[in-house]
Amino acid sequence: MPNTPHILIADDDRQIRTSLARFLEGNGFRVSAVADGVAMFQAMENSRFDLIVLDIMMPGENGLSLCRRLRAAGKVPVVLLTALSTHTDRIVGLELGADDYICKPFDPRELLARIRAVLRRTGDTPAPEERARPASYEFEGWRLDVLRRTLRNPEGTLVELTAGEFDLLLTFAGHPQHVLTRDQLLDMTRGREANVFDRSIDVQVSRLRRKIEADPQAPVFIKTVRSGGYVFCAGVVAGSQGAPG
Amino acid sequence: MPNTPHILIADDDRQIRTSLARFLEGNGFRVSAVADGVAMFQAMENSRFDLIVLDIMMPGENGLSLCRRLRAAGKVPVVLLTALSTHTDRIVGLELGADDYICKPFDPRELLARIRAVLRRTGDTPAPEERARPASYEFEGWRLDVLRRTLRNPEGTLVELTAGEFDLLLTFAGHPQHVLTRDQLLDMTRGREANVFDRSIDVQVSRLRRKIEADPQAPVFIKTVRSGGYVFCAGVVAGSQGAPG
DNA sequence: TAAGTGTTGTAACAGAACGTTACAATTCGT
DNA sequence: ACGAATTGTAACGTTCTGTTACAACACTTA
Repeated sequence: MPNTPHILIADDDRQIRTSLARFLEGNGFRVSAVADGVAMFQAMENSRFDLIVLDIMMPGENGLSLCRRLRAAGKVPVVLLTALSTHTDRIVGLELGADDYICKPFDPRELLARIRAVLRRTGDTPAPEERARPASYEFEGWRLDVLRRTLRNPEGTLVELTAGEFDLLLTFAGHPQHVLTRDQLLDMTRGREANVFDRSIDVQVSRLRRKIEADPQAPVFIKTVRSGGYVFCAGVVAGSQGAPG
Repeated sequence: MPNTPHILIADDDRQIRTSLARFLEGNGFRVSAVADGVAMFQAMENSRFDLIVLDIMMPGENGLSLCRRLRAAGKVPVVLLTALSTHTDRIVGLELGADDYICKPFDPRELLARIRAVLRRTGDTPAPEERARPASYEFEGWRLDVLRRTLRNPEGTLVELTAGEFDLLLTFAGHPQHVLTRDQLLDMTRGREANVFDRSIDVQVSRLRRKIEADPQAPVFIKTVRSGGYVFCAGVVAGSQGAPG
């Protein structure tokens, strides 16, 4: 993957660092992570990064000052991660040369969207998946319209899905024939970690099956992989254009 | 940049001076800053300014008196910056020849908007960015005219929107397929922060849906993302020219 | 095969998030 | 300063989602 954007995460919170790294990797980025400003500049000497996710609140040198130094050093796009949410703080951040900011606690997917937007804006490196992400999926006559967030069955009638169900199905459709663990699914649909005895995905799968499986007791599309997770078993064709007609 | 408007900031507060200067520069203006009236008139001898942002409360000569002298000296537009907010002060300021007026603490973007408005009004120099922003958006046959602040449905008939509804729709149209949090929406449409249990965006969304969704109960354009915010689900084309016809 | 162990399916519940209405507060134009 | 229009707040009903509990199922081992 020579053309994969390389992202550097600078955050002192280990939890955020690792989970964010995994999330971004899962979305096609190359990711490195550091815990402080010193390590950040070290890392930057060894590799070229396409974007930096910088926590504004870190021990040692202040994030804002780091941001200023970054901007002074070059033109690497920066997305600020901050707990501050007042107006002035935001504007100060953007003034210092950050290309975007997001406040904690944040939805990883939103950060992902902003990273993509910044990369698109700065333009030299295409964000992965973004263009590649199809506008629709089709499987066994079923049609999933990403833009409209709708699902039609082979007869062409709309099947009502809740937002969560839609996200889940979308994730399955995007990874056909792949066993997805509950962790992954939770991560990809909700952007959060699973607790020890988290059964929410199971329940969501059950609810989804009820709507798309002819016989939910004998599922054809979403198969269970015992002690593994679930697989979407269908030939999926991805359309890059919106649903015609 | 020969055609870039040149703005002079006169404020004794260094913090405001620098951060405002950077903000305006970031928005395409050429900016100079001075700390008192004497320096202001000095600067004006050396350069021609298209607009002056003048703090009314400065050590030395009073801002109002400066404003009077400015007006006497020529026709440079002035935007007053002040902590005073009573009606009479406002009248006095405007009577003295200020073209607009904003109270501290202020949202920089609001000042930006006022500066643009004044420059547009005085007319000789086009404000930057203003032109670059799309003058219209079109989605699914609907047409949003930014300049006229009007909305036409696919049949071409005008749909009456309040200012707030229009701003909201404009924000959505400018960020299609992006989940926008209530915070962001409030920020972008009103320039303010959300309180803990702020439902105003929900209500505004509801009102907007009533006007643009065929079935508000099953919205097609503005979809809800539970515990996330809202997404505008439509292919949007931005037009750089005003709506023809 | 039967018991035992761990895993999954799903019903039921509870809490949270959302939509909408009515009304209060604010703003705006005159 | 007044009235009209717009916007915010509060309240209530509805929908969605996570949790829990338990039954059903699948694998293992005897």
